[in-house]
Amino acid sequence: MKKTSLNDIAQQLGVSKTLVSLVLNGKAREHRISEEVCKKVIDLAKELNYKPNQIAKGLRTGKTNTIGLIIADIANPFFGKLGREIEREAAMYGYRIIFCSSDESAENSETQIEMLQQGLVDGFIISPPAGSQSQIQSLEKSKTPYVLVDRYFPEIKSNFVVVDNFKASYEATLYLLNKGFKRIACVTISARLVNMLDRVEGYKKALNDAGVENPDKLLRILPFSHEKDDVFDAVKQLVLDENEAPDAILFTTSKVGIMGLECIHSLELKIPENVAVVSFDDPDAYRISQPPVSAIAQPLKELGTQSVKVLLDIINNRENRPPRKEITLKTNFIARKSTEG
Amino acid sequence: MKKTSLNDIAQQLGVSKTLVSLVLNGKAREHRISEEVCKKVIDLAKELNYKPNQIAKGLRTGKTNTIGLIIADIANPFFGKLGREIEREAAMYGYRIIFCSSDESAENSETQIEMLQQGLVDGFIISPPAGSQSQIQSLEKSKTPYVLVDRYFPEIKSNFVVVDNFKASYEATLYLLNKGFKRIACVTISARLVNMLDRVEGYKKALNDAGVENPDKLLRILPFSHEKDDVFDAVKQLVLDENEAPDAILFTTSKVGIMGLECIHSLELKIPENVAVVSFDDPDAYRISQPPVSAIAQPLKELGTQSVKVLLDIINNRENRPPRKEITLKTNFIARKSTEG
DNA sequence: CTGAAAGCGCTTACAG
DNA sequence: CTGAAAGCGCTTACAG
Repeated sequence: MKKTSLNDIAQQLGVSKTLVSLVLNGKAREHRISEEVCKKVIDLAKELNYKPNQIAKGLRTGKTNTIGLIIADIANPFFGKLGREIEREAAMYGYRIIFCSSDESAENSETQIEMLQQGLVDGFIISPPAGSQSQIQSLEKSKTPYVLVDRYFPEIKSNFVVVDNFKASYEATLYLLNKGFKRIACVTISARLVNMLDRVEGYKKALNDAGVENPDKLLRILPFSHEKDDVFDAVKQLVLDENEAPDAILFTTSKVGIMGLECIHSLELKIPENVAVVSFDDPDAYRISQPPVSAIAQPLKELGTQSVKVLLDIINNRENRPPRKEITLKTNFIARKSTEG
Repeated sequence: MKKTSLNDIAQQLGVSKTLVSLVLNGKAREHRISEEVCKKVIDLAKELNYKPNQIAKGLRTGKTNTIGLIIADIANPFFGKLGREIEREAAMYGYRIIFCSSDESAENSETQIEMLQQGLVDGFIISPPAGSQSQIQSLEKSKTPYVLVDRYFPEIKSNFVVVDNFKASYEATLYLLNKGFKRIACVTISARLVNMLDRVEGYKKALNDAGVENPDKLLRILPFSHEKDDVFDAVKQLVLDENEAPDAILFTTSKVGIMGLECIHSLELKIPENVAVVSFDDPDAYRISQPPVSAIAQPLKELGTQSVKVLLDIINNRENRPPRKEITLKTNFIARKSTEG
């Protein structure tokens, strides 16, 4: 059973494709097509269950109504939830999402962007991996609509939607200090990404401002490709130190935080009695952990909504580009029992 | 800067589009095109950074190299991880993924399927919501390639890839019985979906086989749209019962399980001393929960890999359909401290 | 009020 | 060894 095309309808009715197209696209009025003909076309279209071929339409109009979403990993709850928000917002404007997980590899994201640039999408929402600057610059050069999300490159002028990581980290550390914790560690990953760097800077600044000397002392930077062993080694080394064990730890991602909690539990240490814990992101795990874990929750809904809005604004105004949007949202600190000093 | 097309290359070289297309598609040999011409074409294509327009190609060949993935919610870690596996496997064969979250609504999935059927995808991988039988039947009728995943409709002959939910549930319940638990409850959701029904049946059968009378007594079925309050009410009502409180609970999904754990913790009950817990799925949360939660892990990688393989087999053999594949995979029970009697 | 024609960028019989 | 032509299913100036 072949799908019905415009031509099928036109032929059966003995009219031109033009007319059918016009009617079905709601342009009957402005072309003053008779009510009678309109009705015939619409009725037959319904009867034959006509669905315009979007590929053909796309080829002709140069629009796909599809957004390319490049993120680190759709299986990571942070990106999963972000993807969901983006999907929801995009659907409101008739857009679809093709997603690609880059695994934080610049090589992967390059392949993925190039693939989707072959006429498959109208624009991109990208969470760019470290080292992908040239890809972003090339998007700029080719005037491909795109918006960065979660992170950006300070050296490249881009539209982006991110959170204030520095402030989030600063305030979380301050919270710990105010709760009376003295020896606050930070476990992070070695990413040359502005979001990760800001998280560390905020932590250090808070310690500095509080007069803590040598704020790097309890900072642990894991290899970029951090496996469970890396996290366990770092956390063990910190908490089992005889003289200088921290009384609190800030994890800069939930992936690290979750593994860190596993490690702390495996050592049978008590939270927060032996060591308090606070982490970026707020996965389910933190709510049901015993005790529940204090979290720096990101505004996922807002991140998704805004990035779609910014992107569609660019797509819909390609000739006269809207002014650059650099949107920084606030995080939400959720105090739970893991930091009750 | 307009993108270069086949025509651009052909004109600059003074040859036909045919020739350029042939060369670039690696059909030079079989058409015995001279080495010399080949090289010229390939070099210029590289120089102009030529990328074939996939939309045009798709219109001509009727292939999109895109799979439509309809799931309940990409933000749900189960589907997020499944999506990731599907993406990975599909990419190996040059396929892309457009995903749609149906929110378990048959109305949504219908809209989404119809949208993608407008020439946008070569086939579907679908986790069908309750009540979407007619949609699946219509896919059958139009001979659209598709494969169901996670669940299927017994009354409709389909290709599907699922797990043995009955057996998984039966064995988990048996495990609890063998551990000495006597009063095993089950908290599930009211879904008319075979996967959910099988989980309940397996539970009841195990109780029956063990000679437990009235195996429905500790079964709690939550409303389909189960909110946190619903779960809390059900769990509280169970565990706070003065005479008949269960000594173990089986949760049939991680969404319910996570909320159930929150509730148990909020009541300050001890796991497993007051009540043991086992749950379907194995999100991060269960590993870092204190104590860690025994889980019925699904083979996500296998589910993803197999569903892509089955689908591509159908897509690549449209004229003579391969025999129907009904694949049932085994789950993996992970015993953790939450069930140490 | 309506239609013939061009064209989006490809691929592929067909012809020589 | 290579090219002219048709056609995938649409939209849209242009003409009347």
